[in-house]
Order: sequence, then structure tokens, then C-alpha cells
Amino acid sequence: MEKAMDHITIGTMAKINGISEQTLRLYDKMRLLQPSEINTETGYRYYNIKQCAQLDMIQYMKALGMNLVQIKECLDGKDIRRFTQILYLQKQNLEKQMLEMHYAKQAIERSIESYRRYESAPEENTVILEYIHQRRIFCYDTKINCYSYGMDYYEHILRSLKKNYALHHLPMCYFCNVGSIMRKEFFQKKELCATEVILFVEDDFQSEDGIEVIREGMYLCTYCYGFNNEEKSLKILMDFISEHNYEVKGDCISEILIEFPTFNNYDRNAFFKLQVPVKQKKKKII
Amino acid sequence: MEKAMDHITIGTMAKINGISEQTLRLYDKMRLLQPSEINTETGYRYYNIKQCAQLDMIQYMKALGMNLVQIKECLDGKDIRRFTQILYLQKQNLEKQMLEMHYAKQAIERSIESYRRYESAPEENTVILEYIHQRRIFCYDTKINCYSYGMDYYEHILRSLKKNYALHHLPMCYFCNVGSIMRKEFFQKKELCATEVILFVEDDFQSEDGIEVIREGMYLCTYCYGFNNEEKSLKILMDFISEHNYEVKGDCISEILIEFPTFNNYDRNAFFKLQVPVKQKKKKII
DNA sequence: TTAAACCTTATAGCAATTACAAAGTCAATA
DNA sequence: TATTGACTTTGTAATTGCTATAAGGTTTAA
Repeated sequence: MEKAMDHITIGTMAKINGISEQTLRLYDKMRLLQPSEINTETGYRYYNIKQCAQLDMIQYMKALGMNLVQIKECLDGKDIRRFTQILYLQKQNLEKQMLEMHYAKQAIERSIESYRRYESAPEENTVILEYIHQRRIFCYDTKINCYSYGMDYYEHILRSLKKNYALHHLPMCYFCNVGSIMRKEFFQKKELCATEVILFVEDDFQSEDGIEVIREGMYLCTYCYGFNNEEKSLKILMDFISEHNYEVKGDCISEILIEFPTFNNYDRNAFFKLQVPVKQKKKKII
Repeated sequence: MEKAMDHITIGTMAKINGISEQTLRLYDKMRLLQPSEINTETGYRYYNIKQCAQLDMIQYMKALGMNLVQIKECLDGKDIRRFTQILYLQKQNLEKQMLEMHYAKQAIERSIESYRRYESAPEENTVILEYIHQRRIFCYDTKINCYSYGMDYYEHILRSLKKNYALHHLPMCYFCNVGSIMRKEFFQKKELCATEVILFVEDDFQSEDGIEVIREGMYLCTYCYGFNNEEKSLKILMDFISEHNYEVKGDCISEILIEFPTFNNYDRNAFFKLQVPVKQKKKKII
């Protein structure tokens, strides 16, 4: 095929290996793969066909996710043990990355679903009965009532959740689906009090603790836009329940489905779903 | 918590958001997030607690795998449709990356397994009967007999496989486990002829075509070190079969289990496993 | 001989930080 | 009030694995 098997120019070497000339020059400079011959007058690099073996090894190692320094170290070391060690490390590395990606993918799907829901959402403050599946949440008790302070305070609580969150090694992408939880006793008393900020996590998410399960079942829900309308919407829900003879079966969740990028640079603008598990009381036959 | 909610210094802003000051300065420069106030005399940046919302959004988008330019575009555009489009794209992106990682992980596991096998390998040229599971290979017919030319030619064949390979969009990491296949008729005639180079692929690998299935069953195997010993080892296998009353049931595979990084800079140095499916002929009762 | 195709070096760019230096500012204490 | 220590500013450079460009020299074939 080639006239001289051991006198391959950089362009040819690049072509037969599906790599760029610049990359070969870089490898030369890094002493990862140096041409078998260099014309001292012209500086032209000439490779030997057998050097492709080395290139294959480099590309294989790259495919395993190793960086050039690691590859060099490994090739220089000529140590198979070291190579197998690196293989193990790379495997762990990959597994970690794959898990993160898995969560990121789930988060994206969740967001897409939320937008779909947003687009087909009912009018604000309409009360709807919905069946909702079991979910898992990560709770963070701020010990401070979200409703008794302004937005500024709420921001600080979120910052603190973010940190707490990092401590628990939860993936950042879950931060898109936050909310707060108003425990049953407060909701029933129509007392606006919620001290816990929550984060929805996937069913297959593994974590040490702090994870709580929210039961599946029938929920009465309202949707609302913006933080300012949350309290109003909550009260509508409370009133609806007492007027329509429902029994509250658990905690009320205020879930942020979407946070809009930034129509207003200085304020959160969100689409909420308020939800409380209920059961219809049996009507007394008079 | 902070004395002034709307007069946060860059250090504090960085701390409460788990981000570095430099990063905040970069975001300022890029107009991704600009401080709400800048002291014109000192140049000090002051942030508003509400700007954390924007930062959350940026970090969330980053977690989804978007780059800063995309994020800026999205925030500037203030277009939700665009954002959902990007979500879809990112999802596809992630899926592609995850698949690649999945293959890379399998390749690593395969390599680890090969090294383990290498370490506990029997003596060279010992013939062993082994049960081998079903496998899948990608075949590439070079139309040239591997055994009739030297190593130089073999390298060129590999280069050509590599290209053919890229055409089929097979992941590079599979390149670690190559081999050649000597069809049954040649092996039986004890004629050293193999024109096809092969690549082992995982069971779950999806590809257009060129994939062949190798049956599970009992194989007679020899292990050998280095290309120079391959032919000798093949002949030993052939002789063993005729001497011990075995019947060849399929093609003979010469599999490279390991390519050693590079003890010798200019030559491949590999650990081979030669394997041929067999059945013991029934002994005639005299 | 002349042009096309190739090679050389050197420099800069990408993306998203991180690290550093030199100098100016702020807030609290001695 | 001065001084200290913690902070801020700007600017520059490093990181990784390439890719791109420019300005110039070499090979090869017509």
C-alpha cells in the first residue's frame, strides 16, 4: 500500500489512523509518541508503520477515559500492575459519572414533564382532584416558618438547603424541583406554617437518610403563578376542603414545578402546584 | 443572617452559593449575572440576595449539561419554548454519552478480566478444553491472508479496520479486543489462511450489520505470547486435534487478550488465546 | 520550472474555571 | 487614630486536548 513502510510522513500517519497532524505533533512534543526518524535538515517527521501499535494503545486508553498525562505515565512506567490499577480506577470513575448522568437525565425528564403540565394547566385557583403516585422527598427543616418572613428570608433558607444538600452529596440537578411541606396539623388548623423545605428525588436515588416517602393517593390540588399568590391559593384549597366535606389525610405540599428563567431579573417567578391528600367524608343519611 | 440583604459582597455571595469568587467575576464579565450595584469609586461588586435565584437557574442549567453560552442565550431570550427545546437536545445528548460510557465500562471490565486470565494462564502451548459462552463479533474481510505477509502488512490491515470501524460508528474502546478468524475449512486442511480481522462486541451492542454470532460450546484452546509464536501455537492445536480424535465444529479464533503497553516501542507484544470449537469423535468399538 | 500538495514552527483560541500577584479598601481593635 | 487582617480590585497565566491560522520551507509530479 505505502511505498516505504518505515518512512511515513505525518500526513499519511494521521490519515491511516484517523487522527490530525496537529495531534501527532502534540504527542511528539509530549513524548507520547515520537517519530522514528527526523530529517535534521528539514525537520520533517517520519514514522514507522509499527508505531501504529503505540497509537492504538494511546487511543484505547483515551477511550477508557484516561488523560494524556496518565497515559504517558502508564506507557513510561511499563508496568502492567499500574495499568490494571488504573483500569479499576477508571471503572469507578465511569460508574460515578454514569450515575450522575442518570440523575441528570431523570431531572431533565422531570422538567420536560413539568413544562408540559404547565402548558396544559387549569386556570389559577381552580381546585382539582388528582391521583398522584408515591414519591420520595429529601426534607430539610429550617426551623423557621416560610410564611412568616419575606422572600429575602426564603432565599437564605434556600442557600442553607443548597449547602446542606451538598453535604449529603445529592446531585445538583434535583434542585429544579423544590417545594415546602406544611404538616397536616397546621393545614387542618388553617395555620400558615411550614418550616421544612423539600426536594423531590427519584425512586432509585440512593442516599444515607433524610429521605421521606409521600404516599400515593387522591390529592386536591391548585395551581398558581408566582410566590405572591401562594398563600391565597392555599387558603382557597383549605376553604374548598371544609366546604366540600373532605377529610385531610396527610401533609400539604407546595411544589415548584417550574422556575422561569428570568423575566424579572430580581425575583423568582414560579409555577406552583399545591397538593393535599384527601378522602371524601361519608355523607350522613338524614 | 446577613446584616444587609441587598449589599452582599462577592465573598459572601460566593460562600452562600458554594461557588468561587472568580466564577462570579466571570459571570459578571459574561453578563450572565451582574451585581446589582457597583461602587464606582472602588469597583467593589455588591449583590442582592434575590440574585441568588438567577444563580440557581444557572447552576441548574449547568447541571443539565448546558454550557455558559447556551445558558446566556436562554436567559437573555426569555423564551420558554427555547428552553424546552434545549431540554430535549440535552436529553438526547446525555443518552448518547451514557451509551458510550456504558460501552467503555464494558470494555474496561473485559480488559480487567483479560488481565486476570493472563495472570493465571497455563503454560504456553498447553492444550486445554474449555467451555466458552456465546459471543458476538464484528468481522472485517481484508481479502488478504494475515499469515502470508509480515507484521507490517498486518498493521495496515488493522489501520483499514480502524477506518471501516469508524464508518460503522463502533466505539473505539472495542478495539482492545481484536483477533482474526480462520474458517473451519482452512483449519481442517491445516492451511494457515485467515483473511478476516475481528472485533469482539458486547451482547447488547446495537449495530447495523457486519455482526456475526459465535456459538457457545466446548473449545480446545492454547495460549501464547507474542505474534511470532502464533503460528507455532496454531499448529500445536491442529496436531492435538488429529492426534486426540476430536472433530472440528467451527471456525478457529485467534484472540488477542492483551496488548502490552509497550515494552518494546516498535513492536506489538500480545497475549493470544487460540480457540477452536470441537466435539470428541465416538470411539469405534473394535 | 512551476504549481500543487505537502511539511515546518509559532501563535492563539476554545471552555470553565483556578491560581497568583500587586495593589487598593474595609472594619475592628489597640 | 493608626494599624492590622481580612477582604476587594485588576490583570495575567495555567489547565486539557485539541483545532486553526499564518508565514514560510520542501517534495513531487506534470
